[in-house]
Amino acid sequence: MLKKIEYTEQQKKLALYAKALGHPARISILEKLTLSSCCYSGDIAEEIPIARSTLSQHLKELKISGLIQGEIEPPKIKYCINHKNWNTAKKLFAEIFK
Amino acid sequence: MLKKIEYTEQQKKLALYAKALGHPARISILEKLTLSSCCYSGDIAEEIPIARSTLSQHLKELKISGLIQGEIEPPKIKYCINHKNWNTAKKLFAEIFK
DNA sequence: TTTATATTTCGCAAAAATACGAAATGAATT
DNA sequence: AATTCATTTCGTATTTTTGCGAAATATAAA
Repeated sequence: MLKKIEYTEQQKKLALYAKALGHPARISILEKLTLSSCCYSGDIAEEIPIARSTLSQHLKELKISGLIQGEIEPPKIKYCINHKNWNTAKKLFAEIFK
Repeated sequence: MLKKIEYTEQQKKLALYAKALGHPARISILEKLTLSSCCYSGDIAEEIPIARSTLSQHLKELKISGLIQGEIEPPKIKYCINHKNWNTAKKLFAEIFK
């Protein structure tokens, strides 16, 4: 059997970022964060038609993907774009659409 | 209960395209199609570490998303980028990463 | 110390995605 | 008419995603 070529790290990384963008709630969150630099979970909850616990899950996924980061600011949590990874993602998308 | 704002069509569309890009096999397929304009399923199969039936499913998903299109050229099927939708996707990604 | 606030985790259910091999399809060749 | 070829569809299994409400957590305020 012929050995198939594995996916490259770049392909895997781009797929990961794309997956993170693959839900309208998460697009909505990211748009809000890019426009207002930082937000609290509650501010986002008011604009998105899902339960707070579900929103929390989406935020967690975005955090795991690396696209956002959260800072505790009791009793709230401030979420921001992780600019380092955001730029990496930006470059990867720009490349495939070049 | 406060009526929550629904997702916009743009958000839904971007999420859809992102979801289509959300798997390394599909990234791999799209890269190949953008570089060589058109390909047969068999050509792609040789480069990707998945079964042909699984590849077929990924091609179907990409077709449903609108990013690619297939033309029958017996006994093969020629797949190409759907440039109209590809450009729409490009713009939507460029916008969110702006 | 009790209460209020903001958010997350838990437990669960339903739906969707991923993957495979076997069988089916449809056209061209022998 | 039977065979070959490229590809898809089917049947099935496993895993992941999405969603909710209830309960838990952690801090600040009364």
